[in-house]
Parts: sequence; structure tokens; C-alpha cells
Amino acid sequence: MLTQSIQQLKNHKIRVTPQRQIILTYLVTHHNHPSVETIYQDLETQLPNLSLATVYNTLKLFVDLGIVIELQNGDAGTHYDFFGRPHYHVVCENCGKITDVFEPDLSSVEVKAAEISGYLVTGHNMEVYGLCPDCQKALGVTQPSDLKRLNLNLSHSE
Amino acid sequence: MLTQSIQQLKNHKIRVTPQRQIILTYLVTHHNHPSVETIYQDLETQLPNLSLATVYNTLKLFVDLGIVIELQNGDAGTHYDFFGRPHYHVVCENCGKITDVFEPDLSSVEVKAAEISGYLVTGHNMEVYGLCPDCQKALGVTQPSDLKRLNLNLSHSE
DNA sequence: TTTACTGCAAACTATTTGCAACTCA
DNA sequence: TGAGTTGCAAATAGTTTGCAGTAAA
Repeated sequence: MLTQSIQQLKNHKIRVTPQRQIILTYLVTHHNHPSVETIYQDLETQLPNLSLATVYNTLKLFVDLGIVIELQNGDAGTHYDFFGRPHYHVVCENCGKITDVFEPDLSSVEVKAAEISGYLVTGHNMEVYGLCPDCQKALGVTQPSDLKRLNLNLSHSE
Repeated sequence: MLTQSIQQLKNHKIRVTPQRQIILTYLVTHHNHPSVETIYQDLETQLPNLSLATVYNTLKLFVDLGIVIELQNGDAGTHYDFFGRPHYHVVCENCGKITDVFEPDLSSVEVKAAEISGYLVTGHNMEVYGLCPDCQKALGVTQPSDLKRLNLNLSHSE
């Protein structure tokens, strides 16, 4: 997984620097959908002189290569996820937690979209919104109709 | 369509100001996925004193109500789309064009995601990436393998 | 050796906020 | 009437960039 991604860098004649290796390793081994700031802080012991700009540049590079994808969860910054196996995300509209979901396979949607739109399709990104189990408990929500009495900034809750 | 949305504002006891009506009308009648700046400029003749902050605030309000959704197409700002009927988007990774697609219905994915994740699901957002017909022509791309020789910042193109 | 990369700080820019004036209900 | 809304300007904050020094290949 890591080796493959490093090979991918080499294939593109992109230098494999310690910073890139360490950031990539971090992403491969952490499935917590970190923000730039989180990555920066978590790596400061390993790479004391690491620059925030380098984290930005590196993530952008990985995104362009398709190794990593960008996610938004409603808070300020952008979050990142190693995309070794196709999947999509469910985002909690209350706490911002992001959960990976590996089913169903949505590649058929790409085919359908290509047919209808005439685009040459290269990929997709699916985000499902809702309330995570913890927030459901904390807020006393057990069914969709309960959402109506909440003052949350929940989209789609009419 | 417009009337329904205005009724929705009233239901939420949100004031129907001229700014809100005009911005809403603009969104209902324009399917060009405008940015904040585009909306602001297009409305300056109708509302000479309109503030950019008001456009931001109004759009945020509409998004929170689920009337409008936010989109990213790779350029700096955020784009907006009146969401009167569920659909998703195909985004051109070269020129940033956004195209609406109304099939297939993806509500089954919400059900599946809810089952797997335990979330109480309230909505979803699907984005498909690719090259629009115009850019395919302009770039001389006719099949997926042609993407490899391009120097575009296309994700997923390995 | 050489060219790409890093780190730092400054610059940039999309978005938010404070507040006084205003206005819809 | 008065609570919610607008407009303006200033503030904020995430991200990018310029450049000199550094290091991977």
C-alpha cells in the first residue's frame, strides 16, 4: 500500500523526500481523516523543522496524483484521506466526524453519468450527511422526525 | 418552485427581504452554478447597494434550509445550485464546468450507508469528475488512456 | 552536479464579524 | 414597535507564494 504509492511517486519522477514519505506513511496508517493542522502537529516530533507550507504542498501533490482525496466536514479546514481502496464517506453534521463506507460499489454511477453527460469520467466523490450514533444519543434523536426540533445547522432537515 | 421556497422561509419565521427574494429568484432561474462573486455582479443593477456580506449570509441561510447546495469545481470560490429536485453533478477537471445529472436515483445509497454506519442519514452529495465534451475536443482526448499524456492537474488519472 | 524541494515569512483572498442604521412583520 | 437584517469596513484564517538554502538522484 505504502510501497505502491511510493512507486507511483517514482513513476512520475517525483522525488521521494523524507517529508513526503513520512506524511504518506502517516496517511496510510491513520484513518482519522486528519486536517492539515492535525498532520502538522502529529508529525512535529518526527520532523521538528517541518513547515506547514510543505504539508500543504505535499497534500496537494498527493491529491493531484489521486493517492489522497480531500474532504470537507463543515469545520474550517480541509481534511484528507488516503484513497487506497475506493470508498465514500458519511459526515456527521453535528460533530464533524467522518466515517468510511465501502459499500455499495458506485462505479456504475460513473458509467451512467458518462452516458448522460458526455463527459469522459475519471472518478467520483460521494458524501452522505447525517447524525452519527454518538450525536443521536447525545441529542436524544431516534428518528428522522426528531430532527425538526433541533436548532442545529443541519442541511436537508427542512 | 420559487413560491414554495419563499413559503419555506416564512415557515421558519425568516423575513422575506428584497435581497433574499432577488437572490432566490436568481438561483431558481439560473442553472449556471454561480459563485458568490457572479451572483453579486449579476445583481448589482437590480440591487445597487447590495453587500457582498449579504450574499454570503443569504446563501448560507439557504444552504442551512436545504434550498440550495454548495459545490466546488476546483477554482477558488464556492459555487451554488438551487436544489429543487434531487440531482448530482459532473465537474470538468479542466475548465470547471458543472453539469446537472438527474439519473440514477441515489437514495438507495443513503439507506445502505445508514445500515452500515449507524448514522441517521439526512442527505447526500455526489460529484463525478471528468472531462467535458468541449475539453475532450479541445485537448484531443477520445479515450481514458489519452489522459496519460496530459499535464493537467487531473486527479485519478494516475 | 543540478534541479527539485523545503522552510520561513509575507502575501493573498475567500469568508466572517462587529456594529450602527434600517425595515419587515 | 422591535427583533431580525443589511451594509460597510475591518478582522480572520486557510492557503499560496517568493526566495534562499538544501538535498535527492
